Amino acid sequence: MSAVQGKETRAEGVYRALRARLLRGELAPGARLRPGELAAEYAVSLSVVREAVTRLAGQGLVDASPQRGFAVPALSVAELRDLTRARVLVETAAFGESIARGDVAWESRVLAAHHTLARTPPLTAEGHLSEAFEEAHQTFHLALLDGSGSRHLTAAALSLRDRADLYRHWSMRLAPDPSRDIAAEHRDLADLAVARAADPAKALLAAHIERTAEALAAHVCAVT
Amino acid sequence: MSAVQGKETRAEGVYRALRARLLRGELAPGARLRPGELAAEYAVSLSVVREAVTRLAGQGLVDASPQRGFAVPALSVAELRDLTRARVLVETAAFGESIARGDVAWESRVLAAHHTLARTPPLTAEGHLSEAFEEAHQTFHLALLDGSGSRHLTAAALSLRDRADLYRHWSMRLAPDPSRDIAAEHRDLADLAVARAADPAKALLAAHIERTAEALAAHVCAVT
DNA sequence: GCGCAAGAGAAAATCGATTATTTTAGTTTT
DNA sequence: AAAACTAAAATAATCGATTTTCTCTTGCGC
Repeated sequence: MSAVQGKETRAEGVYRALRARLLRGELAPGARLRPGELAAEYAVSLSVVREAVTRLAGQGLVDASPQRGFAVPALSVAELRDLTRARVLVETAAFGESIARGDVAWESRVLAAHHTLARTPPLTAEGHLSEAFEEAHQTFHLALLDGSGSRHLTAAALSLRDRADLYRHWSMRLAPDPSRDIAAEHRDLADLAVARAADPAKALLAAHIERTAEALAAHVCAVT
Repeated sequence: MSAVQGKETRAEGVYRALRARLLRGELAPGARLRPGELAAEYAVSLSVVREAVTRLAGQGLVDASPQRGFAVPALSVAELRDLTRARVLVETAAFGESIARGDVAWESRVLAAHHTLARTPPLTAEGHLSEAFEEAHQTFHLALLDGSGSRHLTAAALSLRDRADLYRHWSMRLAPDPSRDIAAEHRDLADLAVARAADPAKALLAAHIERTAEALAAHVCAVT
């Protein structure tokens, strides 16, 4: 898109920064987001923090309760299951639409995104999640969904995906499942998409989503 | 639910008031929402208005562009089609889940909501849309979807539905289609839901959504 | 006459301070 | 010792004013 907007508003900046931290799992679930602290941290006034946080709350990435402030959403197995169910339905629908209606440019985006993903190592030398991999992964999954030509459908899917990201990072941090060949799953997703094999593609995407959720749920249950 | 929160924050009040006006079609599409005006109108400060409007923007009910303020979203046939497609997919998915997993309480809610809807006249004596009918209609459609047990799925469907409401009011105001028996469609939806006839139910819901959209699209094309 | 630039005015964004509410800590009472 | 009340501190919500950015107008040069 055109980056015509040379300047970014401060509220916008804080919004994006906070959002990134949230999705990256840097903020502990349940932790309070004190406007005072954040204002000091980002060197802005309360108003801009409040605007940023309100926006995040509107998208469900932050919990807000009147007179009681804001907090990072607490994670729960029940919500994870709920969310997973919603994601499977909405993402497979979007994926199906993309397969049915996506054009050649969409196929190209899928292949390009997959290539980048496949060539990006998931872990850094120190064993942490790689920033680059995160982005490539995000981009790949977005590519799978955005061929439908419906902005609203894509947005709905992405919104759920963002919320799920609050979990996914903890999942990968806590329960890296060695028995899963995630790279193969991604490869197959790309292949089936380009082959326009709607039903197998949707089934695989559903399984892909559910597996990650199950891994985390199992882990949390074991810990708790 | 418990109305423990005796007091509502001002931002909350303005948010709800604005949202209601938006969904009721009181504000012309494309009209700017000037914080100054609104602040005067609701007798609150800019900050409060800004927070309310930002929240609406986060939900897609208001357009926001940096340094340029907020506006009621402009309607377009292209967006209507896009939105309709997304709604058909997400709402039928939610409806299907409700039919598959809804309990007896859900069936009861559907029947109760339908009864209320059927007994509420759509138009007032003066021929305007009845406030009560609007609410009953909203409640009925919500009832159809909320048996899935997935808060997120319901929320996704409702979010799209809200956005579509920006159109629906104009549709009914401009193009009341006398050839449609909407009451019958609602009755059949309720019947099929309770009968757990998933496929016919989903098909009917899809048609129900599409018909309204087509009526408006046709009308707009004719006018433009 | 047309296009462009400077400036006045309007509107958005931001700030710092004030007010209201909740939470916490301490104290008293049973 | 536990419960309940009270006062103090912390935090959320709101305000009014200031600063920044955009927009529209007016005047100037081509």
